[in-house]
Amino acid sequence: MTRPHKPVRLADVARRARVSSATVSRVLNDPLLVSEQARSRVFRAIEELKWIPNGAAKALASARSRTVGILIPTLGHQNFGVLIDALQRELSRAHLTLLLACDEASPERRVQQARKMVERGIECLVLIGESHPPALFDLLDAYRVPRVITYTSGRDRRHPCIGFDNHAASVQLTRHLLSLGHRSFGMIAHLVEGNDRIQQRIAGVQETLRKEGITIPPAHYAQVDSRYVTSGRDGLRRILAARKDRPSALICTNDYIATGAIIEARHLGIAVPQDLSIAGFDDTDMSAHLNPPLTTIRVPSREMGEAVARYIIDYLEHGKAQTPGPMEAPLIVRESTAAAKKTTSPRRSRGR
Amino acid sequence: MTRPHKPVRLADVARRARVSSATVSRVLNDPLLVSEQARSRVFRAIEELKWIPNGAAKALASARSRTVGILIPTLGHQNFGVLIDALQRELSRAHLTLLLACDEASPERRVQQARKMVERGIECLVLIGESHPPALFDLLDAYRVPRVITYTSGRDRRHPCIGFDNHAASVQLTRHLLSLGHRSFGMIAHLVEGNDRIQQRIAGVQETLRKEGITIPPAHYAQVDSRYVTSGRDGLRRILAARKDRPSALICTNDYIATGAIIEARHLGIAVPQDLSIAGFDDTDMSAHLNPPLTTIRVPSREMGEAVARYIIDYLEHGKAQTPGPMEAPLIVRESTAAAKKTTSPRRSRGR
DNA sequence: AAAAACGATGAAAGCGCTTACATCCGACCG
DNA sequence: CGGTCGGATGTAAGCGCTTTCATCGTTTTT
Repeated sequence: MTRPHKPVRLADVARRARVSSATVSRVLNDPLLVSEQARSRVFRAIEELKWIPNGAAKALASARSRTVGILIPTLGHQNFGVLIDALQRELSRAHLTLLLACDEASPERRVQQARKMVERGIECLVLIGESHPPALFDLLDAYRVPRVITYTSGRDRRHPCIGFDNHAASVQLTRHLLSLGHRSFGMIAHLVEGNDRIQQRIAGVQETLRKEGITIPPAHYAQVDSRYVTSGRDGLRRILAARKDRPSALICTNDYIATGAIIEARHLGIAVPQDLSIAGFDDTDMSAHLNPPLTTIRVPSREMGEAVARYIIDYLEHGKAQTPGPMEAPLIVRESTAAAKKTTSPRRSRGR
Repeated sequence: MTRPHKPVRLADVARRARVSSATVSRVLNDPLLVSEQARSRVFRAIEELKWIPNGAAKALASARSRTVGILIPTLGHQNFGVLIDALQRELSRAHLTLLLACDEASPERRVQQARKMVERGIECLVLIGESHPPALFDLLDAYRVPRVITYTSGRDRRHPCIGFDNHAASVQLTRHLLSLGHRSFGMIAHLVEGNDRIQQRIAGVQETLRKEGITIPPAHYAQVDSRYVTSGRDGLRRILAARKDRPSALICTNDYIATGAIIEARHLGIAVPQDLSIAGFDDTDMSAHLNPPLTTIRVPSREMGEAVARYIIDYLEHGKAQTPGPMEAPLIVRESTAAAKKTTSPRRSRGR
C-alpha cells in the first residue's frame, strides 16, 4: 500500500562525503558557507547516491513549503489556462511549486479547498477576483497566508490585486460603441454567483449608457448560464425573439459568447456589423479570425500570470512586495463593430 | 521573511481534549479506533482551537504526501484544461492534491520538473503521451513513483495508459474522407518534437492512404509550428501556393488548425466543403459552430481526467489498479466534409 | 606575542506528526 | 474466581531535514 521507502537520506550523503549532516544541508541551502573542498565532495556524493532530498522533512524543519496555491473557477477558459501556464513557469524558476484547485460552483467547497491548501502549507494563495466567502479570507488571516488576487485591479483596497480594471475596460468598450452612434443596446451576460469581474463589466456598460440616458430594455438583456459559445447563440436568439425591434449594438461579457452571437447572427441572416455591431471581452485566440473579426478588450492573461509570479517571489524571497499598478486591457477595434445606421428613432437628449 | 508560526499543534488539541496525542492522531486517521466520547471531545477541541494539521509533519511521519503530480505540455489548449479540471475535482474527493507543471519545450526541463515533484513526494505522476526522455522514467523507477499516461491508449505496453487510440481515430477519419470519394489529400500538421500523439495521428492518415495507393505530395503537406488558429491559416495558404492543383480534402492535426484552415478558405473564396473538405481532431467547443461545422474526432478529455483520477485513487487507496480499456474517440461528421467532385485526374489503381 | 575576530565545521535539539509497543481495564471463559 | 482476551488509551521513538550553538584552527589586530 504505502510506497516503499527510498533509503538514501541526507545522512548517507554526509557519511559518504565525510562531513556532518549540517554541512550537507548548508551546501544545499547556502553553499558559500562551505569550503570549496567539502562542497565538491558533497556534490559528488549526491551524484553518486542519486539522493533527492525529502521535501516534507525539509518543509517541516524549515517551516517553508515552497508551495503556492491557486484557486481557479475553471480550466475550460483559455485565458485562465494561459495565466496559470505563465504563473507556473515563472514560479518554478524560483523553485516554487504550484498547487492547483478548480472550483466554481460552491463557495463552501472553495473554502474547503483553501483549507486543504493551508494544511499543505502554501506560502501564498492566488485567487481569481475579489468576491470570495469571508470564511476564506478569515482562514487566510488566521494562518497568516499571504494572498494575491488577479484578473481584476481591485475595487476595495483590502487585498493586493494584480490585474486590470474590468469596469474601466468595459466603459471604454461602451464608449466606442456610443461614438459609433449606437443608441440601442443589447447585452448577453453570463452571470455566475459571485463573479465580481463579470459584474463589473456589466456595470461598466450600464453606467456608461445611463450617462447618455440609455438603458438596456430587459428584453434586450439576456442572462445566460455558461461562458461558452452556445450561450452566445442562445442569447442572441432570445433577444431577437423578445421584441420586434432589435438593438443596433450587442455587448457580450466574453469572447466565447460574442463568438456565439456572431455565428448565430450569420445564421439568421443578420449582417454583422451592418445590421448589428457585436463586441466581446477577452480577445481569445479565435477572436481575430472570426468573420467578421471581433471587436473586444484584450485581457493580458500571460502578463498577469507573470506579474503575479514576480510579486510572490519578491514577497517570499525578498520580503518586499509591490503590486504593479493596474494593467492595460486595451480596446481592440476590429470589424464586428461599425457605425450605426442613421437613427430611426428620435435621439434622446443627453442625460445628467 | 519566514512566515510566523501558527502556534496550534496537535499536542495542544490533545491537552485540551484531555487525551494523548496518539488519540488525536487516531481520531483523524482512523476514528473507529477511538471511543465515541474521546472522539467528540477531540473534535470539539479542534473546533475551538481552529487547528489545521501540518501537512509536512504528516507527510514526514506517515511517508504519504497525498499529492499527485501532472506534467502537461501547455494549458493553452482547452482540452488539457478540461482534462485537468476533471482530474483535480475527482482527486480532491479522495483528499489528494494536484501539483501542476507545464512544459513543452525542453525535455531536460521536463525531467527537472519531475525531479522537483519527486522531491515533493508525489505519489503518482500523470503524463501526457508516452514519449518522454528515458531519464524521466528512470527517475520514476528509481523512486518507485507510479505513473499513468493519458491522452493516448498506448503503443508499447510499458506503462499504464488511459486514453484513446490516436492512430485508430485518425484511420477512421481518413476512411471517412476516402469513402466520400476523395483521392487527393492535403495535410496541415503541427509537429512538436516528441509529441507521439500527433505523430500517431499523422501516421494513421498516411498509412490509410497508402493502402489505397495514395500519398500526400510534399507540397500538400504543411508542417506548422504552433497548435493554434494562425497555423491553420498559414498552412492552407502555403499549400495553395505550392502547386497549381489543389487537394480535395484537407486533414488537420487538431481543431484549432482546422478552424484556421476553414477561415482562410473562406477568405480565399474556396467553398468548404464543395471545393475543399476539411477535417480536424479534438472537437473543441467551437468546432460545432463553425461555418461550416467541422468534421472531427471527439476527444474525451473530461472522461480521461476522471478515469485517471479513479485509477490513481484505486491504486493508492486500495492497492488494486486496473486501467480501463481504450476509450472511444468517435468520428463526428459535420458539414465541413462532403463528397468529392467527380474525379478530374485519372484514378490510380489500388495499391498492394 | 597575546587578544580578538573569523571562517569552517560538528553535535544535537528540534520541527509536528504517526505508529509500534506497552498498559490498563472490564468482560468473558472454564 | 483466576486467567485470558480485546478494546481504548498512553508512551515514546522515530520520520529526514534545518539550525543554533559550541568548537577549533587561522588570521588579523594592537
